[in-house]
Amino acid sequence: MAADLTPSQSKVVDFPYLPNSTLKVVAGPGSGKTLTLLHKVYHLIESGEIAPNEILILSLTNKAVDNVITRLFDVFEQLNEKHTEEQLREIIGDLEVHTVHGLANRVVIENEGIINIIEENGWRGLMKLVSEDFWKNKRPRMPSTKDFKKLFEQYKNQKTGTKDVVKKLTDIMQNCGVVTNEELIDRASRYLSSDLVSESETMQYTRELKGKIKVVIIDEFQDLYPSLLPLLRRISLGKQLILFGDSNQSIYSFLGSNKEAMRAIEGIHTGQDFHVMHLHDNFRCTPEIMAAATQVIPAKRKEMKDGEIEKVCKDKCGVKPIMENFSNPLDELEFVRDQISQLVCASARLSDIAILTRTNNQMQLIADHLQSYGINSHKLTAQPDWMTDTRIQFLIDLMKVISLSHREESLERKNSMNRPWKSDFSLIVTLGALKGATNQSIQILYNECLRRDTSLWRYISSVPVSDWPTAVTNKRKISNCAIELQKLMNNGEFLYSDDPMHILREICSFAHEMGFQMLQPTSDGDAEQFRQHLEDMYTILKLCLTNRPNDMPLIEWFLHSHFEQSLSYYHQNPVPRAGSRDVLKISTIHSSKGLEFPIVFLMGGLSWFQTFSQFEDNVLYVGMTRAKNLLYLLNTKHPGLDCEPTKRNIMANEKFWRYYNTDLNRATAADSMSAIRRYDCLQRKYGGFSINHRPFSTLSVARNNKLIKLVAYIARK
DNA sequence: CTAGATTGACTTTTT
DNA sequence: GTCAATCTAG
Repeated sequence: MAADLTPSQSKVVDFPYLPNSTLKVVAGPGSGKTLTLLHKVYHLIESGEIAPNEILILSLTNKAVDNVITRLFDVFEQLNEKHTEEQLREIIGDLEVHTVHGLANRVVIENEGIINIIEENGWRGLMKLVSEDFWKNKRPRMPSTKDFKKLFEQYKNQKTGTKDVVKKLTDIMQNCGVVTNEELIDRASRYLSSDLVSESETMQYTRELKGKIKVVIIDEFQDLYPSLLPLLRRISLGKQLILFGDSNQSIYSFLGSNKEAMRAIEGIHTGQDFHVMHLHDNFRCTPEIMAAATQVIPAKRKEMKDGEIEKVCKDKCGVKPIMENFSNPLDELEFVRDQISQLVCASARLSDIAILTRTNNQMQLIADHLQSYGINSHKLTAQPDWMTDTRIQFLIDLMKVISLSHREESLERKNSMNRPWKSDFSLIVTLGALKGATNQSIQILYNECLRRDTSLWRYISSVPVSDWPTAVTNKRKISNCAIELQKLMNNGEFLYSDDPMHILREICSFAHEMGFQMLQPTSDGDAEQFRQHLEDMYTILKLCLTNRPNDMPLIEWFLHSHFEQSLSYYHQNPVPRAGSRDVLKISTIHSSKGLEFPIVFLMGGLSWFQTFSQFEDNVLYVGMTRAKNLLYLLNTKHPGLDCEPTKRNIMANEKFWRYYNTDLNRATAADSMSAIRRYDCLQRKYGGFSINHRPFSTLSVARNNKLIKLVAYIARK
C-alpha cells in the first residue's frame, strides 16, 4: 500500500473484506481519519472485490459528508496508477456518500413522492388548530413552537388515550406529505425492511440499497444515536460494516445516547467478526494543546496514566494554551479583537484564525462586533442564513399554497379522486399568519371542511362568506386572502413564469398587501437582513431557471429542489458576501467538528462552560483539539484545567512564530520588531483597529450601535 | 396561603 | 450551574 501511511493506518486499509462483519476504527483528533477512510475505499475498489457502487458511506452531518467528497478526488488521484481522469471521476460518481437523513429522504421520496420536513412555520400553523385543553395544565403563557412540538411528540408517543386533536394533526401531516425528521428515519427503515417494495420496478434505489451494497462505512460514529438504529441495522446487516470515529468527540448526546447506539451497532453482526483498531498518531495539535485537552476528559486522563495515550507527532511549540477569564462579555470581545490585531501584525493571516462558540447566537454577536471594527468574518454554518430565515420559508410556503391549490383545482376538474387535500397544510400555515385570524376561526373553518369532506382551499374559495359558520371572525380578511391567492393562481404569468424577478415581486406584493405579521421588520437592520435574504432567494431562483427540466414550470422546480440546490450552491460559493479572500472564521463548536485551524479562540462567553456534565467535557475537548498551533481558552472554567496566567506577549515571541511558519510551510520571516511596529501603526492610525481601512466616522457610529446592543444584551441576562 | 421542594429549560443537528 | 415556574405539605 501507499508508503505515506503510518503502520496503524495501513493495518486498517489492508484489513480484508469480510461480509457479515464489523470493523471499528477508533480515530482520535488529527489522526488522519478521513485519509485512512479514503485509502480504504480506494483499496477495496482496486482489489477488485468491491465495485464502487457497492460502497455506501454514511455520516450524520453535512460537514462530514462534504469533507469526504471534497477530498475524494485528490486522494484518489494521488493513489491512482492506471486509470484515466475520466475513469476516476466515474468511479467517484458511483460511490454513495450521504448523510443518514439524506439517504432516508431519498428512500422515502422514491416510495411516496415529495415530502416536506416540518419547520418552525409548520408547527406554528398546526398550533393554530389545537384548543386550550391541549395544553392541559402545563401551558406556558406564551407557548412557543418549541413547547408545542415537545408536547405534541409527547402525546404521540403515549399510545393510550391519544387525543383527537393529535390524530387530526397527524392526519393532516400524513395527507400533505409533511414529516418530522424522526419520522423520516422511521419511514425509511420501514421501506427498507418491507419485502413488498422489492417487486416494484420504480423502487430501484430502495432495492439497490437492500441488495447491492456490500460495504457500509460510517464516518464519525460518535454522532450516532439510538433512534437511527432501525435504519442502520437494516442497511448494514450482512454487509461489512466499517465504523470510523472517536467516542471522546461525541457531542450530540442531546439527541440520544451514543453509548447505547454503539452497543447496539457493534452487536449487529454477532459472533467473532468484530474487530477494533486504533489510529494512534496525532498530526494536528502541538503537545501543549494535547496535554491540556487530555486534562478535560476523565477517561483520557486514565488512559494517559496507563500509558495508552496517542503519540503527538509534532514538536513542542513553547506556548501553552492561553487562558483568560472576564467578568464582562464585552471585555472578552475586546480582548479577542486586540489579540487578533496582534496576531495579524505578527505572522498570522486572518484566515488562520477561527473563533469557536457554544451557541449560534453568540457566534452572531461576535461576528457583528468584529464587523463593526471592519473585520470581516465568515460563518461556518451548515446552511446559509437565508434558508433558516422563517420569513423566507413563509414566502416559499405561499408559493406552495398557490402551486398545490392550483393543481388541486385542475385535478378536480378532471373529476379524479384525490381525497388527501395536499394544500391543507400550507394553507393553514398561511392563514395562521394572517393578522386577524384567530385560532378559533381557523379551527372552526377546518372542522367544517372535515365535516363536508372538502379541502380547506376549496371551502374558502368557493363557499360564499355568508354561509361560513357565524363563529368565524374576520371573515372578510380570510376570504380576501383567498381571492388574492386565486388571482395569482389564475394568472398564468405567475405560476408558469420564467422570470425569477417577476415571481419574487408578485409573491412579495401579495404578502405585503395581506400584511402578514411575521414579515414586518422590527428594525432597520432586520429589514436589511430580510432584503439580503430575498436576494439570496433570487439567486437560487435564477439558478433553478438554468437547470430545470424542460417540462416543469420554474416555480414547481424551485419548490421541488430549492433545498438541495441552495445547499450545493452554498457549498460551492461559501463566502458570498465578504469581499476579501482573507477572512476570519467563526463557527459553533458543533459545526467545527472535523475541521482544523492554526489558531483557535474558544469563547466561554456568558458562562455556559461552567455547567459541566460529562457530555460538556466532550464539547470542550472537540473545541480544543481543533487548534493546530495556538489555543485561547476564554472564560472556560473546567476542573481539569489549571488556570495559570501566562502573560507573555505572543506577538513578540519570535521562537513561536518561527515554529508557526515552519509548521504551515511558509517562508514568512518572524520579526518581532516589525510586528510591534505594525501594531503600533494600526493603533495610532485608527484609534482602534481596522483591516479594511474604513473611515473613522462610520466606524465609530457602527461601534456605538454595537455597544448599545451589547449593553442591552447584558442587561437582559 | 406560604415556605420549601421539585422540575425543566437553557444549548447543540438532520431535509 | 442557574433561574423561574410549578407542585406539595402543613
